[in-house]
Amino acid sequence: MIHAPRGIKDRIPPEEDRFLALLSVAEEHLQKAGFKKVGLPIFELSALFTRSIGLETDIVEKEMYLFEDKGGERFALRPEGTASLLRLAIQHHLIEPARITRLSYQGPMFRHERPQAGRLRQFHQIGAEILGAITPQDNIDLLVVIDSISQKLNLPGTTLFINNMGCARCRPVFREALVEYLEAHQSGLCVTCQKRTATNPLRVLDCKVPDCQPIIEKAPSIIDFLCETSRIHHETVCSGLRNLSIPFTVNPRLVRGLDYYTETTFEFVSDALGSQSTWAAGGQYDGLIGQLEGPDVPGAGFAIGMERLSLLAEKAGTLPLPPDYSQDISIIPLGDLAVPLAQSLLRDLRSAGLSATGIFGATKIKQGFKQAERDGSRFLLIIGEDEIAKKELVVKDLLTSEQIPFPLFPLTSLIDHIRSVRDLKKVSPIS
RNA sequence: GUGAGUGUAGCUCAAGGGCAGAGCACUGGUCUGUGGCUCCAGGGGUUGGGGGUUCGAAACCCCUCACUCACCCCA
Repeated sequence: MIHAPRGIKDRIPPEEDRFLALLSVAEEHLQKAGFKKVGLPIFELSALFTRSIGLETDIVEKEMYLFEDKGGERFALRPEGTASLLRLAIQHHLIEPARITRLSYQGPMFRHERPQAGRLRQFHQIGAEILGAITPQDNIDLLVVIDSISQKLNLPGTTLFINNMGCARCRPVFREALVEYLEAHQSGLCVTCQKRTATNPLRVLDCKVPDCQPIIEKAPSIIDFLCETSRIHHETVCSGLRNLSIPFTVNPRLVRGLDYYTETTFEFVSDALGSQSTWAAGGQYDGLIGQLEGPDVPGAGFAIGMERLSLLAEKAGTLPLPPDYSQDISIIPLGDLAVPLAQSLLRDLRSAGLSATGIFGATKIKQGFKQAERDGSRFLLIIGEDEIAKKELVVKDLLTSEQIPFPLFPLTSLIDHIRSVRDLKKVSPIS
């Protein structure tokens, strides 16, 4: 048997409906904050990601799904949405340097990692980006949007971590100081950290190897190196959050795993998720748009991991309800004459706004009843020779066992009857 | 990429070298074109796959695949 590829989660009923319902909760919050949706391609030229995410990151180094097409061009399944969205925004001239543009996306992302709780090879993100003349307040607004989703779903055990990674002026100064410090303590660091001292020193701050911890703890802190502008940026974000009563923790060692971040970065972490605890993250990126040959303006954005959000909402018992698939009526045709009549009835009932299923394969009446129950039908219509001869439809109410005859033409009285019963059910859903 | 644990019927799980089982689900009968409940019966399995040890393997050994969790990394 051919099975799904590793790290892929099939969503079978009613999972997919719950998933889509949760997705639209998130989409509503983004829409209310003015983010317009864009449709991003599933794959891009691989150069887009190597240039934006950074060559020394794990995502680019070992997690991308790469392939060549028949023309020999090199592509990658998108491992994240920001690069792709910026490419789209630049290509279609959606960025106006003096103004701001708000865009959002949603869809599957792909990374070749070992699957784990909350980590899949195909996973779903919803994200939003603010591009152009952005301010610290726009960073706050991003956090407000995520926080509102968190509030709405009553997500358990969530902490917001904030950091400021500095800007083009102060980050290099910090980087230099950090490298100097790390080089002085090389012998105490793990092999990866020794390598990263040269390639990507900020990532050392993220290391979890116990032996590295005492060294990392005493390492210079980015917050102390912030220039005047970045310091004000940072303080503005912090005081803004305090004004809004959004609790947060400043974590100077929060270094996002993508190289493009500057200034404010953040992570929403939950202790209810297990090892993969970050369910939303993002930050500002000053140089990225220019780096991708767009206007030299900053942007800021975030992404939410839908599977992780779903796990949390499930724990909180706040997963939105899937739609009701129960049918208003099922039709069992008996005999060849009844089949075409059943088919046209189905069409007429559906166009009248009712839900209706045909049960065509039943060789015995009892099978038909069982199928109608499985379909959740309130009414059942059995059409045989008698009914056709008398031009009469006998409708059975499966709840009350009551049987009521209706004329075949016109159908209006039957439709009205079903509607009245259905609307009654909607008014008082106790059954 | 590394490590640990787990793979038995559609689902949840028993059997720990000697006949592969239960509950739920499914099918049929009880009940001829009128269901749900009851009772009765039935179909279903190369025990993830391959190899080995053994008179005999679901069980023990090796390889492999998958799942789960952790490392790592990230949403």
